[in-house]
Amino acid sequence: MPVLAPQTTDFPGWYQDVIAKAELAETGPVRGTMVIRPWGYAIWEHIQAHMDDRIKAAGAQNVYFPLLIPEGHLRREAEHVEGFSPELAVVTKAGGRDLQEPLIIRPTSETVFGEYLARWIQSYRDLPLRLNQWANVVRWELRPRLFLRTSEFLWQEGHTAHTTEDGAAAYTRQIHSDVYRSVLEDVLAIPVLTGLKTAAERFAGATSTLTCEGMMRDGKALQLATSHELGQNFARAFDITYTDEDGSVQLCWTTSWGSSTRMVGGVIMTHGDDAGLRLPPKVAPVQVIVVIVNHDPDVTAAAENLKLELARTGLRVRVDDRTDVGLGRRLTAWELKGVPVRVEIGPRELAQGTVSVARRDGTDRETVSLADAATAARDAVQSVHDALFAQATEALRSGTADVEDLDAAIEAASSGFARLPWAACGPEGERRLNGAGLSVRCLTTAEGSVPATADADDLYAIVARAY
RNA sequence: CGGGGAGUGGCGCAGUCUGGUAGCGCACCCGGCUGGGGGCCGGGCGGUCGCAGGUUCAAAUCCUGUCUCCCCGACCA
Repeated sequence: MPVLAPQTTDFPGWYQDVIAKAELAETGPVRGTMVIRPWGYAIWEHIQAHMDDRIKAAGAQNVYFPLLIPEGHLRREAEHVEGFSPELAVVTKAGGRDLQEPLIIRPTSETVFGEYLARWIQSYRDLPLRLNQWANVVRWELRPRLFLRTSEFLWQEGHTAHTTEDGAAAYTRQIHSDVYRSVLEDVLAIPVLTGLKTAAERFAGATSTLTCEGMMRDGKALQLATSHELGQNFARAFDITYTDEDGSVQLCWTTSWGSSTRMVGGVIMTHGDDAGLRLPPKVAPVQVIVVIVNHDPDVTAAAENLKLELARTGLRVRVDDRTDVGLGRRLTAWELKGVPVRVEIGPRELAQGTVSVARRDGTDRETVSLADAATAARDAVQSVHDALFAQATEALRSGTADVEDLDAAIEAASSGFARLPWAACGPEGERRLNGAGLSVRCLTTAEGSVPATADADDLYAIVARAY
């Protein structure tokens, strides 16, 4: 009995259903905005914690900058304004009167950071300066979708300044692999393709953009995080300079990088199945749910003991003893919410000294002795991550077709990813792909690694439909 | 902005063609039975049918106007 619509025929509907039924989020009062509910936010908090640890390990410090940006700031970098102006929300009135200069609600903060990087950086000794902020931004989207593209969203944006182009490039790559790729694969169990954006897909104002692209279960691509080399564009526009060892005044090289609550959407669409969400254990708000079949002193005691034993090893455990709610309903609800491991304790089994352990990545439910329950549950939590990653990796592998020309790419990308020699595509081919509802998600080397530059020889284009 | 569709209890819908004073499922509340996969029986709360005007003895239903929302496309983390 599938709880949700079949995802193969109606993926968007299935996606919205999971979000609603698992009580993750709902639409906000303003079109395109989102209310994140406790379960969805708890998932996000775990993602955020893993991300924040890695950001700090990479040497960046957290700060907070203002929500409102004077319009003039944004205008200082020409390409940047042009890229963002259609989607800006602008405050023109405050304190009961019209403002002299309109205020932009930040769509991203390169421009304010630029202003302050310029003030804070005097000497080469101040570099590299590596800052990060957790904040909400607003981009007036024409076509919103919960978690994937909302007009207001929550994210992390890093902004750094370096003495050399190489230093900036190396740091961009460090963030890309040690923060983004690491969180996506090791925490969220989402395998990603990594590479460079084409000139057409690049961030407005960047000289180079690195991306992590995931494949969703319907074969469409989702951009999950980007890191930008900004060259000296913003340094020039905001006068971010320093005095070098030899006394000369130099322009900085800056970077920016971001990832958002979109990752929650990526988790849903990568791992979800017809029974609902399947959460990677590292971000599951509840990692083990211990369900009491019905009330009985022995059952309750066994459940509480198991909870304590598991909690002692650092697992997030909860006991569901709401026996006024039918068992079937409770089991279904935890499945919908994606809890990785479920232990069922009931009087019949318990009389024989056993309990049941079910893993959310498969349908099997195994019977184990009460004495082994804690070990079995703990092992199950660990193996759910690997199983989800393995399943998603296989989907990505089998969903990617190697092709030699544009027509074959267009054909293959109707149901998955196409890997095409960039020489057979180029900017003109890219326009044709766009006309067919496709895009070049990234450019990679033959081995699949991130190329040194987007105009290197022997590159491959990953072509797909995208969210 | 172009193309479709919808506004009726908290949610999802029927009723509109053919006018007669609002109904179903879910949820919620009460009582009981049940209890190893969304269980059963009984009782109950809750809606001036998006808004404004018109026709009529009578409007959710017909007419005019208006507002809003959703879906597909174009913009995008």
